[in-house]
Amino acid sequence: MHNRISALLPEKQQDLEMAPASLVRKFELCGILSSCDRDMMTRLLGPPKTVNRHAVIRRENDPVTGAYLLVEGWVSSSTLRNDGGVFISHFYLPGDIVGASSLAHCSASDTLTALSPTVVAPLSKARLGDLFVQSPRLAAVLYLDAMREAVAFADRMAAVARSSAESRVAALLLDLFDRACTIDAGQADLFDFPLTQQDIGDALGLTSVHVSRMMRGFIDRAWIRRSARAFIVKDAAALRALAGIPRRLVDTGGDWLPATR
Amino acid sequence: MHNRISALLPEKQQDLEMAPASLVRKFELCGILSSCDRDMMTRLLGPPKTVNRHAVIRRENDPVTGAYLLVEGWVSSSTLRNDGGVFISHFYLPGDIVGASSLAHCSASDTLTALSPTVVAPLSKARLGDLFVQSPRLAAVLYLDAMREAVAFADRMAAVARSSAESRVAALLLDLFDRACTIDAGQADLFDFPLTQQDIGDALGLTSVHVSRMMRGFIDRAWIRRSARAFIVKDAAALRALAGIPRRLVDTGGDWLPATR
DNA sequence: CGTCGCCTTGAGTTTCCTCAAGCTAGGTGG
DNA sequence: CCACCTAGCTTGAGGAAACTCAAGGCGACG
Repeated sequence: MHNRISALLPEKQQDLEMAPASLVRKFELCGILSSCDRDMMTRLLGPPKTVNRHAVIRRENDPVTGAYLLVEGWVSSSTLRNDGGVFISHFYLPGDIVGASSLAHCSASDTLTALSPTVVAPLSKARLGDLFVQSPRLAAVLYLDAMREAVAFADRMAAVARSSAESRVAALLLDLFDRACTIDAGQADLFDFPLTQQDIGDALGLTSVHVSRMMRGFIDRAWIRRSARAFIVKDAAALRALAGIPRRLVDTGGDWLPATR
Repeated sequence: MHNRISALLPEKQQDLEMAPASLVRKFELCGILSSCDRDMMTRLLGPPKTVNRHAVIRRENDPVTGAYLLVEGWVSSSTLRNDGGVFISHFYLPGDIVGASSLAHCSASDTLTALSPTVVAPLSKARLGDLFVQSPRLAAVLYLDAMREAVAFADRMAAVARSSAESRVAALLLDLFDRACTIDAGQADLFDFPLTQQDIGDALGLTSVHVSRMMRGFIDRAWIRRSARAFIVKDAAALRALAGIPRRLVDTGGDWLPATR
């Protein structure tokens, strides 16, 4: 089961030249940030690295050198369970901060795996320390972003704990769909989707067999359609009604945040 | 089901005189903090409030005025599900920061309920902003503490998603036991335990009926013993083996953190 | 001494799991 | 260009974990 994650391609780590500002373009909550804040953030990031599909960016129990800004591609954060299975705690999309949750511990709590060809920009512990000193505002936004993510995670947990397999799958698909749309606002209802049904099951506490049945149900009802590595949402409203997840409005005011220096 | 939470005692909000430093005494990761940092933290906190058992500190969808430091007592963070049920996302013990996850949103994502007679000290948004400016080190520790909590939450999620009801209950009991011990290091294996089996079920995605059966199993095997509002852990090792949760070491080095000003 | 909140126990049911086999599409080597 | 190979998806049948409903007990507190 877990050789899917442990049998790995060699990591290709090649530096990229990239317009620095674009690195942070999609950073969540970045609407609150001035271009000055973003430049600061960009300066603190290390050189971007490309990572092949299925390659591991950082393995569970590795020493923690810092976090990463995900620039391109999808990444999963997973833990090995003592029954040999895998639990996927998060899927990250471009603009997300990846791997920060391990910062408080001696060794990494989760394995970061590229689900598609990926680019990440490292944010070392030392630079993170600098960030807190040099830009209280940016630090506060980082904190807020972590709080927003905690709420989203709690919503998923509530779904896993309390709702049917069908609702859970619908909720996850919608969550990813909405996030992908936020990033590529221009795209139609078709979106890239590198997850396998096994991945979905590992995130929702379901077997891939059962995920397959649920998704087949959606396809038969023409709520979604699938092609290789992508799919099309035909009836988001129906999915949303089934998922029953609360709509959360992010506070874009932030008048209490420290001013840009 | 949810009248347990919605039928409320009137809130008694009376200021307390209290040695300020003791407020922060139990703050997680506070080993990293100097007494100067702690004084700073204490200055930023509002006057402590007492809250009766079962009273609501802040309700879901209320406007968010800030977070709280839990000084005394236990607090739950819960959300109402659209099937009428309740999901409890966190149990907080003295020293925990409570309600911070709602900071990024326009209205509170969860209801904070006192599970026992409780004292909380408010940390308003404005003071939180000051904190990021005046003490980068304290801000970073706050961030780290949030990361630590995120890992603990992910561990619980993995348990809910993937392990048996028995393991889940064992894991939750142990988690609370360990945390209670950390706070009151002196106490024996008996500890105050204000949760009902309904609460445990609401946190783990189980019915109270099933929680009862699982706990009966533990009692019959003499792993735990129960008295009113408290219980005794007789065989922590057996529970731990069953729970199968990873041991996480908090990094108390923190040499990359900003220095105290 | 009655009430109320909480726990217990039983019986029948549902949801999801396990195991097992087969299918499909895309990639690869001959 | 075809034949095979593999990863991932599908479908069925049987079983187990946890749920629902229901009734009763027990202890704390007014």
